[in-house]
Amino acid sequence: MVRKGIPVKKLFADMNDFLDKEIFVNGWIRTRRDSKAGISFIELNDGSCFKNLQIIVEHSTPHLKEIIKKINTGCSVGVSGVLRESPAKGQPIELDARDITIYGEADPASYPLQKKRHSFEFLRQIAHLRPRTNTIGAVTRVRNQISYAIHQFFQERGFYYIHTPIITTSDCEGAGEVFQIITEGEGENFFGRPTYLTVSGQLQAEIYALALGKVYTFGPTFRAENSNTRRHLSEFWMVEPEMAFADLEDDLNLAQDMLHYLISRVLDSCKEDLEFFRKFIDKGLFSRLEVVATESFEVITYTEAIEMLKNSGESFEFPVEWGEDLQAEHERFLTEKKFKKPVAVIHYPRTLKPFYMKVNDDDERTVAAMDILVPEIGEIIGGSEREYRYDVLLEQMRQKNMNIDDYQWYLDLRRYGSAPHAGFGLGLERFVQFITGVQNIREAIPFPRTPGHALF
RNA sequence: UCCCCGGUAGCUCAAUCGGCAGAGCGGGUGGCUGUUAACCACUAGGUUGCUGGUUCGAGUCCGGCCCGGGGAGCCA
Repeated sequence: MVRKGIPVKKLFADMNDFLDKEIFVNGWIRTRRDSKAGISFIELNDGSCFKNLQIIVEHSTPHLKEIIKKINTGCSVGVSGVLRESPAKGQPIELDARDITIYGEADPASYPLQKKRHSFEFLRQIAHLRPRTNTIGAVTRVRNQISYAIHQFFQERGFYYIHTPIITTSDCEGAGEVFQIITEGEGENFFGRPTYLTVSGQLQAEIYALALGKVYTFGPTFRAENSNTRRHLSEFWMVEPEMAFADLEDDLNLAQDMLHYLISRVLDSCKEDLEFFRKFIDKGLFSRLEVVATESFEVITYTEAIEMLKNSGESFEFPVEWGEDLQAEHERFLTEKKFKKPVAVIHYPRTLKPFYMKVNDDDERTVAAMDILVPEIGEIIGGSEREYRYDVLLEQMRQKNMNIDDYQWYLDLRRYGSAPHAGFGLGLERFVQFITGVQNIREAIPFPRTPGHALF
């Protein structure tokens, strides 16, 4: 049986409980420094937290003097010793090694990770080793905290977690290109009809919202769009809450509460990781997060946004005209220059949005949609009140030339016990990007899939 | 898919007008009385992405291709 180590995180959190006592730790070596006559310093990281544990190895012990020669960056070890206050600056505690077990060596001549900064492009090529770096380790812990907090947020508010299908038969009109399911033997006929990887769980979530009241899905989604940018993935995770008996205002409030909650939780729980991002990736990280965690969003209508852009005095590459979609440059102006905080743009022209969005009562040209835009990333949440009136929905589907037969089940929800309902979608990786400041979304997911790239 | 930039040692990058391909880090060896990406000395390490062309001579100029990055579109 493998001897269990005390997590480094626990050693730092409760150091007084362990001082001057014999303890055991497991982990991977980050660096080794040999120093003047007979002492080596090794930095051990076990992934439990950002910090390394400094281990002191006295060469006066013949046994250790032999072992230390094999200890290089990347190797895995178990160390027993006495935890002491560190006499030197840089760390409060250190482990005075009595014995070291090497589980797995790492040949320094070929081990790709060095004790220095690597480019993210290089690390992506060794995606199986990059979680051992400071940055990817920290991103992974933050992503975990966000995922956990998402469940907590919705569970605390009475939402039920539902699992919507990965394999679907609808292509959720307007959500981009789809991957089709083909089997080696049956071709596309395995299910007796064409099937696709889901682009969104929303339509199925609506089914359960109109039965359980408040639900959310949280899972992978797939887009076959040939878009190669630092903000797009072919496989990404989405959180999609759906509420019955709710309108656009409820939807906005939920989205705002959620963002406040998630950011606050990460600020509380991942201080060291965030401090690393502030230091090496984004100097303004904390002020940016504080703004989103505490302030209410600026809410403006699409029509107001168009007016603001027209009167801004800015020269835009793309035209600003009512009925035209907001371009990235327009969104950036609103979030980064005009308001300098998240902006919710509501009531878009119905021609720009999918069939399921509710047509506004007071202005039939627009739908009860919302896009929440944040600085740097752009759209992070998209949502709407859903059209719950059978006749209006049917008319919308006809106008968009949809195959009505494929959506009888969806229309049934409006035929039997329909109710006002609303929901939104949050792209998890974009949110991770926003929180950590990593420039490329490929650093926000462990195994990024993009056009032409699928490792492992 | 379009536009722009790039590809030189294991990594990060230099190489002036077309004229002997270099440095730091990493590796190896040796040194150094507690180091903080330790430090000092020595040392090994190259098909300059591939391909065709121009030239006495190409890392450098031209064509084609491959790969990477940034921006745009599409979207979350």
